[in-house]
Amino acid sequence: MDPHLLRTFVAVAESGSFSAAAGKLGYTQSAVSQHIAALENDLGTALLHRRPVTPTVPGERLLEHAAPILLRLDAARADVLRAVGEPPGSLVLGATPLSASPARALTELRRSMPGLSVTLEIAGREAVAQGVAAGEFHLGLIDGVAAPSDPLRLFDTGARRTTAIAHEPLVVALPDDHPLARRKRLNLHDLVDARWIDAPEIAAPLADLRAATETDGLRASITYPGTDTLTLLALVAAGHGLAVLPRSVAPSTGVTLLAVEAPRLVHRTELLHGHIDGPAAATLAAVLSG
Amino acid sequence: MDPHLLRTFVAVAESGSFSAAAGKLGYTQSAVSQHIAALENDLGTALLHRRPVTPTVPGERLLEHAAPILLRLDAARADVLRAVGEPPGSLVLGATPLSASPARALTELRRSMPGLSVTLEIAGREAVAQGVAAGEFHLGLIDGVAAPSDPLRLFDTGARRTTAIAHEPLVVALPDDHPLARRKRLNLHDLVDARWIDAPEIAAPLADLRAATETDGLRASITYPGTDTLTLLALVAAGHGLAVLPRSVAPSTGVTLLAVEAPRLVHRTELLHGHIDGPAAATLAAVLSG
DNA sequence: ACAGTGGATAAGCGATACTGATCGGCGTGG
DNA sequence: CCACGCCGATCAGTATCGCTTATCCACTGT
Repeated sequence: MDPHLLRTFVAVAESGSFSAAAGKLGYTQSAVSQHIAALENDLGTALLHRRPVTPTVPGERLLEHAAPILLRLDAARADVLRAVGEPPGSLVLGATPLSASPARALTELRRSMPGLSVTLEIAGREAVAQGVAAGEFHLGLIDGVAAPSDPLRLFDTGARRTTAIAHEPLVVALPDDHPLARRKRLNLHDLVDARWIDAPEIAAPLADLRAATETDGLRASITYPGTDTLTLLALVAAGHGLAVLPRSVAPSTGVTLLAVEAPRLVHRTELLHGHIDGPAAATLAAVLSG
Repeated sequence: MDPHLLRTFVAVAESGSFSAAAGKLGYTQSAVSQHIAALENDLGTALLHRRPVTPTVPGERLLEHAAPILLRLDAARADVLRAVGEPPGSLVLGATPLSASPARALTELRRSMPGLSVTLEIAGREAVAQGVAAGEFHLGLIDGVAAPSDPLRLFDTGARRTTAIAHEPLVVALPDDHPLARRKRLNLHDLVDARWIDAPEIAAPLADLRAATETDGLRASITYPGTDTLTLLALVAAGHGLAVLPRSVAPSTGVTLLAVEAPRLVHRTELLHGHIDGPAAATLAAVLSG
């Protein structure tokens, strides 16, 4: 289970082709074939169906493990390298689009450490988590939906600590002409049969909502992979589906925002960090979490 | 960052000697030396001080990552191998000593699947978590202390899911002649200066309590690494220190059990599983979590 | 039937990863 | 103070590994 073999395995599984994976990795097709053969031989079982190239059941299992393992390997390298260098004079902060605005904390930080250059980068949940693990970001802010006082369920990426920073109630965004739009508050169970917009980067991922409502409902009409809240609200107004958002989203024409009464869920944002290296990161972490 | 290199690195760091590690791993001392040199060369930094052999700062970082990575690698292999074989006719359940007794669930299970052979193994928290990850146990039961409706903070070992099974209040075990033993209920903050028995396998680990009380107090007088509750209570009765336990522990002579009023904490046990393979594990999981 | 596509296999060669032997620095006991 | 012993570094040699190139073979679509 050499990491190289794992790497080519996921590349092959992703691209569905030995030759394509070979090209992507800078190998020969022959080498890739031998890699897969070595893995299958080592584990004593077929990992891929050929023609078309598709993971077998054990292959699926391995795939679930392979990506996190490779990620952790990278994270370990990054972490070690960070430990050797000087604590940097700049600070890079990764944040998901709707994580509670760190603007206040940033001004506080610049007051206490004037010479510091701070960069704020907006990215998706997974990108932020990976960026923190890989040392690309010194700190990360991730938002999501969870039961009150539950931590967010994050990706399993390296040794990181999280601390909760902010909670806020949830609202459902419906088009103004939706039959339920005149209500004051809603129960998500009333909406299991509605059509939803799956916007995993900004709205509550449907999978989380399904887990919270303990239903199989909540079918996605379309998925919006972007990170722009206005676009999402426009999609809602146009009747493409509903979305669950934190209450603080700005009201938008054509969209009604109704408080979610049950199940008891909150929008939560958490601070994510591996090792806190420099004093800048330390004070920012302190300001953000406290 | 070949796993082999990581393996020998942790072996060397643990044993504090190249030659000893070589013996343990079945290598030559020369090979171990080359392994470490390769790692240090790859990462561009010294990982170990020599004479005496001790991790450098970057080495410490790498150590934090290495063990989980190696564990996950093993877990991946085990998971794949489990996917290939037949679902087994027997079921192995790992449980921490104080995880809520699965006796009721087990009888339920044997009623519905009479031919099944079930093994219950008691182990420490970490051993159970690793056993589940490695496929040694089909299911795991782990208990611990957490804020109400918080999940337990578990070790980062492979892709596993947890579901809460049982909550129960906490008590402090004090010797009968303790000045506070006549009280009805206690606040842990009243006890930050007391002496505690650190029994991480069965009682609430002191680190968890410190986090919950947000103090640096709670100093350990002695640590009891065993898993026998009676022994622990005997230590308490003999005045060696206090311990926090779930309320359901049997009363013991010389020991007073007082409810913990604040901070709000519960004893919680969780079901831990990777993939549910056989029907036996599926129904046991259903019974335990339902 | 036949080309074309895409994975498997074979041969060869440079790189790798061990072992055994030797060297060298440091601490220890006489 | 010296000599020895311990332990890690280094070197040389060899077996194996892991690539590439070249070729083969099974299946697909026409």
